[in-house]
Amino acid sequence: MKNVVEEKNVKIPLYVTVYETICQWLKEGKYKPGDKLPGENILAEQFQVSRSTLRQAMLLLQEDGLIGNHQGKGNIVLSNQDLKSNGLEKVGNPILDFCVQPIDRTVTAVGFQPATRKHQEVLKLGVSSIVAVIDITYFHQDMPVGFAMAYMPYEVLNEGNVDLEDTDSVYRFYTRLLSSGRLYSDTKLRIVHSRERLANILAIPEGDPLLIMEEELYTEYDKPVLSHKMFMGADLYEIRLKRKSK
Amino acid sequence: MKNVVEEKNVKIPLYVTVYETICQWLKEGKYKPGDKLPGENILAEQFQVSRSTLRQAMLLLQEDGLIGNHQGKGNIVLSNQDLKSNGLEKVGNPILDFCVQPIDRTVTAVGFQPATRKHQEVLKLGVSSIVAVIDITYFHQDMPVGFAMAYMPYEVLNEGNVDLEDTDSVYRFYTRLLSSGRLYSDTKLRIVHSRERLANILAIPEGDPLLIMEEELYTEYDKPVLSHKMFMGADLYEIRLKRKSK
DNA sequence: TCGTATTTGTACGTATGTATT
DNA sequence: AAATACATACGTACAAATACG
Repeated sequence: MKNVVEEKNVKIPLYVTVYETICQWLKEGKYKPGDKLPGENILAEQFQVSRSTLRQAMLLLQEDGLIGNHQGKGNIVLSNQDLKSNGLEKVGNPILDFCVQPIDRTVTAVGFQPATRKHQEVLKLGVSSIVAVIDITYFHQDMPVGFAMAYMPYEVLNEGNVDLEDTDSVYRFYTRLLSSGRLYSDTKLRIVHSRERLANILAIPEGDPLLIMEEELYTEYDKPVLSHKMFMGADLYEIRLKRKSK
Repeated sequence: MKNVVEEKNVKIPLYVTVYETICQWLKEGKYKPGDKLPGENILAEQFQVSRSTLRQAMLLLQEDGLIGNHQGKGNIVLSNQDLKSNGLEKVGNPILDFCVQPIDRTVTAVGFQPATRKHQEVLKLGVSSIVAVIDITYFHQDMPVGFAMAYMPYEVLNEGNVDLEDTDSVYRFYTRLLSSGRLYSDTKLRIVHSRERLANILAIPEGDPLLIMEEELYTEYDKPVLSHKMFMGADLYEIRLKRKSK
């Protein structure tokens, strides 16, 4: 039985360590935006790896938008300003990531219930499955600024060795899953007018615009591990992301 | 002098044709979600390519979310429902991509003006540069549902062999740039209450929520090519995207 | 303008490791 | 325990784009 969040066995591929080393170089400013990295043959020799292996590292750097590859020209360092910020294109918690006010407190409630038909469908569960329901309210200075409802199959929590009696333990599992899991999402964003219940929770006037993010998270694309819905008072959020072509 | 949008020369790498063939298989339903593809060695032989080349094709399929790779298990076909939709994580036009009402008409206005200080900064222009200003209103059945203001350096249009006198030509260049360019973005999303001017343009009551997307687009060289700002009546949009961890 | 050197892109082949069945 | 299948890593060769004298 394995913890979903558990770190992989310590075996790290060569090309990853090369990638991480070069990332470090860029962070340190050894090469600045616009600079050309040494040629692949040279780097390969420096790292004592084959050019193919080095190119796998280059691919990772390129996917991160850290370098651009140009045939005949070289590998050029791009903007390195984005090492800090996680955009919406990465799995994360938009309430924590994009609220203009810092979150300094959360209140969590955990319950268990039989999976509704929708849960069964979305999380691909059997009819007699149990799901954990996690409600989280996010505060800035005692002002609620966001609210989340998360649904996780009992099985996932169980495999994660979570103490189901301990609310805090469940909350930590959820946040770690969001930050360190290897997950993919299907995400939907909508803006609606707040109605009674959420207006109350978020302490805003009824009718004020509410940003809703609804998403399902999957491991390696296929197995659903989590479904959650987030509610954000629209004026308190500024969302950033990086988009790519293709 | 080259057109930025211009198609590449017809030379297509082997691994791309392999990728496209397998894509076709999936579209045709030759392999359905959940199925296992034949082993890489077998496929490599079928296609008469080396396994390395075949794996490059597999990588593309994986990046598209069409298959999942599982060591020891095989390459599994994933949901193929998403072949149509471009999520927000890809560069595109959110008004066209996410408005719940289909766009059936646009009205474009093009002008030229000296770069303001902000343009100079954002688009990295010299002091005496000229920028093209493109205003586009998007309609569904004579109802305005979105509005865009785009700024492009004169230089970019010029390199694209665009007839600056021809509004339609400029508009086409802009849309093609968004759909087929190889670009990266810095994007910001905000929700505000509409004020007089935009409420008028979009024919909505003042104070109604307005979704604003502001972004700069860069080529792989980190060269800014376009800055634009889009205004969307919030209730008419449902935004989808796929997020990834890391 | 032309040719040459440099640099990345594509393609092949082989061997071994590691996870799953 | 063995077979299967993908992951990693090495190496070679040539093609294509670019830079430079």
